[in-house]
Amino acid sequence: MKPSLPQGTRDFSAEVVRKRNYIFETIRNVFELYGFQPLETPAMENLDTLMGKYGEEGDKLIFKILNNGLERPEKHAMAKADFEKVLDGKNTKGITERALRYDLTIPFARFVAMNHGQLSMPFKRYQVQPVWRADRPQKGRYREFYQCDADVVGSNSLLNEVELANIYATVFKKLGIQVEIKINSRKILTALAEVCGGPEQVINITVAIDKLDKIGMDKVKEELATRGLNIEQVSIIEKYLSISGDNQEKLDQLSALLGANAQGNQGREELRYVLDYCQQSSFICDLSIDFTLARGLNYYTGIIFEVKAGNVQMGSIGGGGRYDDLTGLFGVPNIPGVGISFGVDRIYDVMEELRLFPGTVQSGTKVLFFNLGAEESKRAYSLMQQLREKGIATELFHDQAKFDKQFKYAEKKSIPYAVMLGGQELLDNTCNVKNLQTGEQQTIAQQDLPGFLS
RNA sequence: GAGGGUGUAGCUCAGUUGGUUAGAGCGACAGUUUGUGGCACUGUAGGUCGUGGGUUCGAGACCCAUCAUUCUCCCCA
Repeated sequence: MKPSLPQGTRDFSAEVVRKRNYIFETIRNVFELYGFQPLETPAMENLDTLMGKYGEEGDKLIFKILNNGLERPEKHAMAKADFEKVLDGKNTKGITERALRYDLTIPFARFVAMNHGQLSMPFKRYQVQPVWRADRPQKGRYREFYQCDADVVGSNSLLNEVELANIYATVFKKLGIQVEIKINSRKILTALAEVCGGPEQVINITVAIDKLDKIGMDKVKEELATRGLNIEQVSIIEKYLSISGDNQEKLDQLSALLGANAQGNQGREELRYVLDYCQQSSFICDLSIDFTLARGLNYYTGIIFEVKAGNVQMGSIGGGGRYDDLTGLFGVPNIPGVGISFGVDRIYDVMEELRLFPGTVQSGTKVLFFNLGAEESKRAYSLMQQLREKGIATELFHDQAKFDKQFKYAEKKSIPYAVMLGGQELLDNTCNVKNLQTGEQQTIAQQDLPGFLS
């Protein structure tokens, strides 16, 4: 058979793994620096934990796992009946009761709902694990990819939003990626809906305005009209979408447009609070208000974030926001939270495209001992172990072979030093150390080798 | 869910209006007389042209189907 990979999945070579780890470590370190603690959850969840949490589209993209044991004869009648339901587009526990994780937020909410008694609030966790989506793969879109999430639950304080915004700024600064961190509030979108036909319009409105930069103002207006908004309401939304200027100007214009709407005032005050805080914080955390930002997930209720990379064509590389009642879905009400997510695979693609990985990321074997005979390699082996004890990655060539071959092996693995210890050196208790980049070679005492290379 | 592109050696790709035995570069392996690499030179291996049908005297090329892959839309990280 011809081996192949499931669609949308990838193998990662040593070079790629090292680059990915560089991103993971950068993000993890910043999370830790801000007091977040790690959590891991299973790759699979019960299907009903996930269903209905990501909207209608999201449900379709959940990878479902077929139950085991359906072939057992005593289950045939039931299994056939259940399969009929599946053919009608319904899910049934008889066929599938588990599914692969779709994101990290809902499993976290499940975890909090199960353990809230033991957790000291506010509880800050981060999580770095793969998620799976039965989506059609394309550029920057995979079926298996990693998310790095940081969430705080059990606190309404906007200080959390400030912290998370600063985490975004810090991580992308460390990685050297120029980004635009966009911020908005769901409350402002709610207020807009209240002014334009009532709260039940909020989904219709957000779906439409989210498309603004893709389909343009005219098409958005068209779509709003077909979704039941009258001319006056459409014109308010047009004014809303036309708001421009710096953050302060945008807030002022919004104020004029929405007037005394309570939700609107609250959303505006929250934005102002976060922006003020970030402005006076000691490092650069450049947030820009984007009133067209909506975010697809419908559990967000307050401030929302999205991160776009500059100078490159790529979907968002991070997103998040506040949700007032995520655990309510699991029977534990009144635990508010806010969180952000990093899309590592897209960050990788961006960094690769812009050549942002530092050369130091690749560090494999540092020293190769040449194999020049039985006695020689025995001595080399004991020297090698001394180097390894000092934390220096070292290899001994597997066979006695021509110099040519051993040099080429070192070169292919980009090993910077070769140590040659032959018959003469065996007698002298010396060895020849060659720097393979410069070609310089020197003879030193064997006992000095660990010190020389560290 | 809707619509395009592409499938030829391990990799990147040539292959003329359909015409004999399908090519190149890179890579791999071996060697250029057995203790100093990168360069160069020589040689070797490796392809049922994604798969199955069809048209034709003749198909890698044309037609149909199928599978894989990739991109766009929807949605998303």
